[in-house]
Amino acid sequence: MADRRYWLFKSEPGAYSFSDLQNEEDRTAEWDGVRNYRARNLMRDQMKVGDGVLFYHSSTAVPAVVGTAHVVRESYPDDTAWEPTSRYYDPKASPDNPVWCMVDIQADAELPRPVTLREIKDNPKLDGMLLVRRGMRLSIQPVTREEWDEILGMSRSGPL
DNA sequence: GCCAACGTTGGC
DNA sequence: GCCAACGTTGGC
Repeated sequence: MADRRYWLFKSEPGAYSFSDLQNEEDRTAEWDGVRNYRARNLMRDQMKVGDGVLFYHSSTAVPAVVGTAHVVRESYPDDTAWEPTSRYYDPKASPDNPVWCMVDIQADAELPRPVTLREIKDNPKLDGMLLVRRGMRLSIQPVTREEWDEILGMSRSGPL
C-alpha cells in the first residue's frame, strides 16, 4: 500500500489497554471519545483503512509503545457525543451535527517488548516525533514511515 | 502531587 | 480578535 500512513494512538492503560483491544471481538474497537479538534481532523481527513497504528500507553509507570494495530473503518460520527450519560458527552453535538468522529482499529500484535518513552527520547533518530515535541498532548499523532520502522526495529532488538 | 504545556472559554 | 483565566494532559 503505497500511501499507507502511520499513527500513534495514546491510551491510559488503566482506562483502556492494548490487552483490552486484543480481547475485543475481532480484536476491533471503536476509537470513541476523541475531543480534540486537531486529533479529530487527522481522523476525519487523513486516516484510511489499512493505516498503521502504534498503540501507546500514557499516564502509567513506564509510558511506552506496546503494540500495533491498523485502521479497519474510516471516520464516522462518534455517537457518544450526544449521549448525555456518556463521559464523552458534548452538548454541542447531535445526530444532525455530530461534531466528533471516530475510527475503528483492529489489534495486530503486541511488540516483542515495549519501546519506552525514555528510549524514544534517547534515540536521536526519533527526536522529530511529536510525542517528544510540541503537540505532546495530542492523543492521536502522525508518525512517519521512518519512525514507525525505527520503533518496530527497537522492539525487535534488546533494550538500550 | 507538582507543574509545564497546551487547548478552550468568555469578557471586552 | 485579543488575551487572561481556567481546565486538562501527562511526564516525572
